[in-house]
Amino acid sequence: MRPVTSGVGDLPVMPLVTFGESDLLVMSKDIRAYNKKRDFSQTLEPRSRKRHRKATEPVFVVHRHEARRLHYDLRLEVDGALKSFAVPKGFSFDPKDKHLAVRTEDHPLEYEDFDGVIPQGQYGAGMMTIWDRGPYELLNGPWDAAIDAGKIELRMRGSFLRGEWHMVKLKKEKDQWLLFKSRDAYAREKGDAPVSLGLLNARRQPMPQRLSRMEIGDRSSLFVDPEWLYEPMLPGLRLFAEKKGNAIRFRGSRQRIGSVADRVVAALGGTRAENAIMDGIFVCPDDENRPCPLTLDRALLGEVSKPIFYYAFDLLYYDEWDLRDVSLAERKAALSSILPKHSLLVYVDHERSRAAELFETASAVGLRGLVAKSAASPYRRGASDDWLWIPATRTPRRPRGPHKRKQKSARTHSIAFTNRSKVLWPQAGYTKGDLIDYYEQMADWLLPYLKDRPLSLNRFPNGIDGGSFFQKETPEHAPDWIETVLVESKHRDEVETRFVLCNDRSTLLYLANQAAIELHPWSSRRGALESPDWAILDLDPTTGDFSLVVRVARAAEELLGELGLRPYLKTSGAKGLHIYIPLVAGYTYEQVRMFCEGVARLIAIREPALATIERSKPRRDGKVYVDFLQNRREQTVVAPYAVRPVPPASVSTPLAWNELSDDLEPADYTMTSAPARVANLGDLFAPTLGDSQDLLAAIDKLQALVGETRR
DNA sequence: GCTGTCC
DNA sequence: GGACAGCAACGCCCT
DNA sequence: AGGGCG
Ligand SMILES: [Mn+2]
Ligand SMILES: [Mn+2]
Repeated sequence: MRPVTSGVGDLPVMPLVTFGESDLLVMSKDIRAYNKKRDFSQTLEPRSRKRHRKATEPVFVVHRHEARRLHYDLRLEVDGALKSFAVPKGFSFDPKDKHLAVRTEDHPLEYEDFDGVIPQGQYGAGMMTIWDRGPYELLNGPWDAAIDAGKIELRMRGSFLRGEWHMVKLKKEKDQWLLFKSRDAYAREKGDAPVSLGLLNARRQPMPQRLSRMEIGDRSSLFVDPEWLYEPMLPGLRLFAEKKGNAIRFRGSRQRIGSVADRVVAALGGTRAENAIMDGIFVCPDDENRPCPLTLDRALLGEVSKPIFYYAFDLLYYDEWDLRDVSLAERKAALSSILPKHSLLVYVDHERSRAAELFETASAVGLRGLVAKSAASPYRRGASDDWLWIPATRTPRRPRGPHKRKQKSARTHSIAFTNRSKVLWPQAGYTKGDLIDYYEQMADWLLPYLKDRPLSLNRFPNGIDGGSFFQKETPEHAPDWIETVLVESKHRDEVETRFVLCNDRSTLLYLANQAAIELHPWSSRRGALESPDWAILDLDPTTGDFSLVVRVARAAEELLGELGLRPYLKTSGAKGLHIYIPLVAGYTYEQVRMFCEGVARLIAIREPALATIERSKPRRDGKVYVDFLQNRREQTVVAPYAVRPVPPASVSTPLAWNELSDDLEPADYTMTSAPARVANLGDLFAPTLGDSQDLLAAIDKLQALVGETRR
């Protein structure tokens, strides 16, 4: 669930430049605009003040600023102030890329060290992190002359941005400039750049102590999707290659790599990075020049003298950047940029649209097939459906048995996950990535309960403590492959709502990326929207004493049993319990509601100290509210296995009736524990989709029981 | 989380 | 560029 | 008609 961290967390970015004593008085008058825009009782940003400063090499800083739109703020120290430009598209090392840079107000020099959050409501609200910094040189100074000339030429010595960068003023637009890399040794061709967009999701973190491999999650028949990368599947020994300064080592295998790989080690020393961790595979050719694992084994033991190649296909760490949240396509671009040109080192290139040809070739040369990898996917530990094995075709040697292996149909929709590391549950520390991973793991269990049901979402883009909003209407900008259903308003003409139908895992993951924590399906399905297929009793406690709810649930179980019904139980995940009775087709919401009202009344009569159907909170008197009004069109109850926006990230969890105990604690069932529970116990809620029940006899019995009670 | 509108 | 608003709304109960 | 509730 939680991504593996080093335990160090986000280190503050270390300044690369420090200053000594000051003896120069500096103050920019443009800085007044800066002070005016800010309320320094609200923001931790530095207040501008007069400042003494030694004449020394000026510095630049680039802030990564997660305001409404992510952008980068390039700030250049000039005459004691930071001249600032907002660069929405960031920096590209390709001289052909010209990115807009908008001049913004000067910032005080102290801002150079600012790394933190600008509070909501303040100017520039959002996270501001130092993305790069270092000394720079203005090659066509002084500043004012350069501004007048409309051209700024910089030589930068950041930890990241290096070499010459030029800016040219747009004639038409005020304050708008173009920023681009000039042609020098630091420039890179497009796709060959380790910087640029490639590091938007990179985390500046110490080298990971522990690393787990990402593995193939499933097999698939060949599909061609330009959002996927196709690589040949090579036989050999999978290893991480790590360069740390001048030290090279291999990680991730128990097998000891001795001096037989010395030539590969030497070659890796030429990697164009201070630090790097690559994922790849040792490969050794046999006498027919085909990759052969047996030959490799013998070569590693020194029994045969064959060259050992390292085929690198992924880059997890670069200099001081953890790249595992960066998309695969970007990681591979960076890898190809830093992998030295050497005969023993091979960059495992990929195909996108021409996968079929690569597949033919791989089959023909006897490889096991292709690995299809989602281009947008991050690097995750363990098996993942972002990596699929596409087995090579073989000429049939024996007749096929009757058993046809069921292959998972290939996922055809790719989703670019954003902000995986954004914390949505601050108390538990779970992130949006954790939510995505959870719904990915639980999709097979959860999707049946969402299928064909109009879905209301409760979205928490700023975490469970930030504001949330409900969403019924599918936004215009949602992907067009998402299924929807048009629902007419019951009473108002010409009012229609296009609800999402979460009918496949792509949609579920898209919704997770939208921070749709709560999933509220209708009780009825497309084609029969007026007819619920389950009845719900919603038990809501008034106080925090969960044992009361448990006791009311027992009373409900007993009564429903007397009525000849088979009810099913789950926690709401928040404070209460939900009881479902699956129904045969054809009942209306009104019929179901009336039945549930009768049941709720009788429970309240039998347990007058515990249960009530009183809707007014103050009159509930601390009792459990048995809510039968949930059985209504367009009214929803949170889906089983859905996560709740509560501090422990509880999950609405199906329970066996014999699990009802006085010390039941719904917060024990969380996003972290639910996958193991369902793997062990299976889906306890499955009967709600099959054990359809008739209410006729139950209604008669209920009336009889009410009559008895009256007497 | 994302869009559109206004500044 | 940046701030902000919007993103549901209905049925049903009781008074 | 208006407010509370989910
Ligand atoms: Mn900014
Ligand atoms: Mn409830």
